[in-house]
Amino acid sequence: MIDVNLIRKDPKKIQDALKRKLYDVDFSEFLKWDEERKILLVKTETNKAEQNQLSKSVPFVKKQGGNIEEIFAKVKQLSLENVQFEDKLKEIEQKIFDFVSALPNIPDDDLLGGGKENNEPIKYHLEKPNFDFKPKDHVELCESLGLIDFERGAKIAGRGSWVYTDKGALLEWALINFFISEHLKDGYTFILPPHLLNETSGFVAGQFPKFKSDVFWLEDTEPKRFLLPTAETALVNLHRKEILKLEDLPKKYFAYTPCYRKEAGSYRSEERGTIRGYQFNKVEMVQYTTPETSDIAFDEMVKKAETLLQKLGLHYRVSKLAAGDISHSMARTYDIEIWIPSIGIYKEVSSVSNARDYQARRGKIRYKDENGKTKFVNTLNGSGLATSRVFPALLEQLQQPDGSVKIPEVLQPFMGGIKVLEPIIKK
RNA sequence: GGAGAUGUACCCAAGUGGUUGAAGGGGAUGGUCUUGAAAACCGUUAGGGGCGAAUAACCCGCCAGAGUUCGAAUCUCUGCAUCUCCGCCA
Repeated sequence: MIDVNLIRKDPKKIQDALKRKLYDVDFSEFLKWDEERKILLVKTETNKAEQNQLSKSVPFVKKQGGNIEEIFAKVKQLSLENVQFEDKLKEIEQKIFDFVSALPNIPDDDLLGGGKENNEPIKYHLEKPNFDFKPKDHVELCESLGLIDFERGAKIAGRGSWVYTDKGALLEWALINFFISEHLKDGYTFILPPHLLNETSGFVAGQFPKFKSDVFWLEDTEPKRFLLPTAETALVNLHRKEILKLEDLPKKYFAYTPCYRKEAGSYRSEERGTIRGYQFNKVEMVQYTTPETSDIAFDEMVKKAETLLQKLGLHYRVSKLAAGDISHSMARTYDIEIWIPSIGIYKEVSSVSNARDYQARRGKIRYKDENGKTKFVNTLNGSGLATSRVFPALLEQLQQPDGSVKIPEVLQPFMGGIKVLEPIIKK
């Protein structure tokens, strides 16, 4: 949620900033509502003050033998008057709330405007692997190595689902365990949250109201619940409606959960295999910080996501996203994108974002600063990492001429010492 | 799933319609005293709104929402949460 004071102060500036996010907005109506709200507020408050004063005088007047009936009548009249004001006020405040809560976050000043086409790769790690043989794609490798069963996945769950089998399950789990062990080393707190969340959690994270139809809803629960599309939704709600202590900041969390997502449209050929599905595994990092330190936290989280890929020995790049390509709730996002040789493109494995106080305002997540003033925290999140893209990239990038795949050293302890995955079907 | 009870501030807690403008205690924290500490004593200890340079006064605020009333922490209804018992179940 954007600070309404920023809009009041300089609506044009906010309008221009949101335009860079490809979001057209007209504040003229909002400003009228805002004006009207203020007038009504003053009216109801002075009215109430008078009511309160009169009501409080009743026992005193009674003792003095004064005319209390007169007071009763007067207060009654005031309160009837106030009902109108208050109804109108409520209506306007609801309009304002609906309007403001639908606005996206303000992008950072240094971001280029526009969409995807203005994303800017700012760093590359390692070279694209050069094969002196015909490399296989990950779907082929998953089959020949017996790691993932796509057919049976479709059979038991339908299109867009797959089954990790045997060493594939082991590799998937090893990735997750490796990520977990690294985050623990860095002092992050491990969380296993529920996967079914209530609507407020989605609102605070900023997924709702705009993306309500993009998540899976459960029909049989009352109140309604949805399957989390990312652990961020859970982690960023942990301290909802709390006032945190300054000395407890930054709070650093990570969680492992599957992520459940409705996928609009059909699968393109570049999204074969595990690249896009209804459910994928992800380890997610979230930090709660002061506004002054959130940039530091952001850099730290980008670096952490990178380090994971570096230790796996994989080629990737970091992209600074243009204002129009970062998600609704975020002010700044860097994507870590991994090279997938068979498709010849870089695919996002981590998206590190700073929401600044956008989510904190929605969730009333605050802290007391050194002067005892209550302020909104900043929230940040970043994948660390999503396995469903690391898995195929790892297979493709580390495949050998004989069809085997070398397991990165850091994963071996989590795989019972397996160093190489050998083909089980020789063609 | 069924029945019952409960919900007051960081914690415990008084309060069943009107000086409650929320008592009292604990904890935390600042001060006095002390060489230092303890003890004792004196302060401070929701949040939010609007108006401000800021203060005072003001409005909201006793789980949430609605209602009754001249007036609600207190009465009524609904929701949520917690606890106890019963049933079912990995």
